[in-house]
Amino acid sequence: MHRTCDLRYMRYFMAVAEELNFRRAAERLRVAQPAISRAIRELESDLETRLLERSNRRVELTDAGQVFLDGCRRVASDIEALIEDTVRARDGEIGHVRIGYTDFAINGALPAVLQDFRARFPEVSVELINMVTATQLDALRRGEIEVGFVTGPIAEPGLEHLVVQNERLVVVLPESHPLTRLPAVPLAKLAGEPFVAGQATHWQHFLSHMIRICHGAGFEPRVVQAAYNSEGIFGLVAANMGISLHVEGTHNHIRRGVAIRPLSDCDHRVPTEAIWRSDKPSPARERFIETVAGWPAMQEERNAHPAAGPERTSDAGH
Amino acid sequence: MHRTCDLRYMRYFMAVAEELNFRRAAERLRVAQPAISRAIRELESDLETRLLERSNRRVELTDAGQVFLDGCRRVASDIEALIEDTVRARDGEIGHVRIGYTDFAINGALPAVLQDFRARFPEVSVELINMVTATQLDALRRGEIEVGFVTGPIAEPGLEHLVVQNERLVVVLPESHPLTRLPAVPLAKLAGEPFVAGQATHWQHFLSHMIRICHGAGFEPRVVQAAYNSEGIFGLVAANMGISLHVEGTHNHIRRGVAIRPLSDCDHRVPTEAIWRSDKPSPARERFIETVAGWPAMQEERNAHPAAGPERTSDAGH
DNA sequence: CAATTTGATACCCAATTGTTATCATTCGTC
DNA sequence: GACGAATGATAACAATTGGGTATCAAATTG
Repeated sequence: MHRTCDLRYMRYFMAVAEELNFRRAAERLRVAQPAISRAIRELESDLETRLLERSNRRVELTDAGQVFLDGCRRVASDIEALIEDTVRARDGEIGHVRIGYTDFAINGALPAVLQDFRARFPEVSVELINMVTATQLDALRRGEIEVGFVTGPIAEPGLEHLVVQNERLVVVLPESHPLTRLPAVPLAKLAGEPFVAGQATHWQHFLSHMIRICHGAGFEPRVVQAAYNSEGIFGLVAANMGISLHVEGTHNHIRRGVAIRPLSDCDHRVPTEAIWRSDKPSPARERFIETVAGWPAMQEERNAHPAAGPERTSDAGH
Repeated sequence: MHRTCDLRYMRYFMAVAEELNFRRAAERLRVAQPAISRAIRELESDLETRLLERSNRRVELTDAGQVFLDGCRRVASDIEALIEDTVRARDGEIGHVRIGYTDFAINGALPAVLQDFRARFPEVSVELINMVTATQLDALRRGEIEVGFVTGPIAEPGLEHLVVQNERLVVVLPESHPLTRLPAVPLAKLAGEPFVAGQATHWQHFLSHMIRICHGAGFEPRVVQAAYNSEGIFGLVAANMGISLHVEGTHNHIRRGVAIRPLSDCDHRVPTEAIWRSDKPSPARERFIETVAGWPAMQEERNAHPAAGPERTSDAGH
């Protein structure tokens, strides 16, 4: 008794209100005419409101019927739009992704990837949050971001990743430093130099790369100053506090008083990886990761450095 | 198979999405839990979209499910509002009335009645259209207005009416006319005077009153000028083209160069009537007519002149 | 490892919805 | 003015849909 406006009945009513004829409405709905009669009667009894004034020869809308008709049309089109939106959300065409990124990522491939993604999926809103690698790993676990762009290599259970850039290291020197005279610097020349580096708790992922290659060249880097981000490191080097190592992508970011030189004898690479949880899949996130994986420049990168190139880990759900 | 989002199922889904627990949702909806399981399954199969990610121990919304939930809430509240509006339309609390009125009506009771009605039914929009009596009768028949305010008496089949004012006649004289010396003018003194009157095709209902009382006083009015509205009549009288008769309500409307005098020996009344079709009832129109009938000032009028006072003709549907 | 909780499934029954047959009334036509 | 056609209403029956009970498998808890 309490159907409180069944959608089927609303559709029946719309047909009758448009045809103003029960028989034609029934034909249009491919249903027998008595079904329509009963539907209208039950609708009217539920609403306790006469919707159609009908003699044996004429059907017309009451004022309340007109109001109800307008509302039915609105509801019907809302539901149509809702179904459409739901399917589009399923396909990741509408939605939201929260993305964490490091300084290395934002100076590398990320801006171009973002531009590509937003052009392809304009109705997915993207929220960008700057965080260091360790914070991103936490945020991923808490579900605060869907994708992180972090300094690799990362191998954690429950997280999948894709290498998006793989950068050589460069030496960051004060402009007046004698080593600036060399076009490329051998690692061994850095032994004994004072180092400016990222603060240990925040920069641990990059520092482990730095320490590893110094050990490879047979010395322990002597860190005399710590900074919290790349800006700080470059500033301290410019102030002659020491030298530093950084990724080559930093050429996007020229700083007065500082000189950049490649390393002549070190092919070590620092990967930046897109990373996400293997559980809690989200369609919009899938589309984003597909865009990351399919981005043309990354394909080249992959071909250029096949060993360390981007590839998905794990195979869950793909 | 093609329920395309039954409202019942949408309500079930909302309950599950809010509880994130099939059993609790079932309790809240006072149905058995398997009914919920099936409803969700059928909804998902209709939409070809997974709405809830559910393991045996945890239920959570997918992205598409979140979009669908938001839409369901919107639709549900729209339908609630729609039912409310439909009932209010049935009761005449929302709607539209188109009202025709004469110069006599707008100088009489109509403004106060309108103000009262709009205060009581602020969500009924009122459309006011100035027309002479004959035009209003036509407009009523064509369904172009719901209520007319016309010069009576009207006795047409299919039309009901209510007298809203019942005015004595007054003489309209040029300021310099000798009769202005009298405080009240006997009808017989007007015999032989040149008359200014409304144009016959538009003013027929008032003219029949005028001619009737002149005949009662034993003369035929000699009309020398015709005007199309009250403004015109007063202007022509002021220009000394002749005298005229008008309703007493015209005191709301003072015109330089014109003097108004009551008739000393004539108690004839010109009724203004609210008039409407007895078929095609409209709730908003009913509320309007009730307001007209119940307006306090009209009650006085009714008591003051019981013989000619306002009363509904016919008894159809009341 | 047993007990409990959760969502899923199978099966049956009740309620809802659809169909066919038929009626009363109205309108147009001859 | 009678007759036929068209219209919406009603009754009885059939089909479909939705709800209830019993039960299961998996996960969690003590």
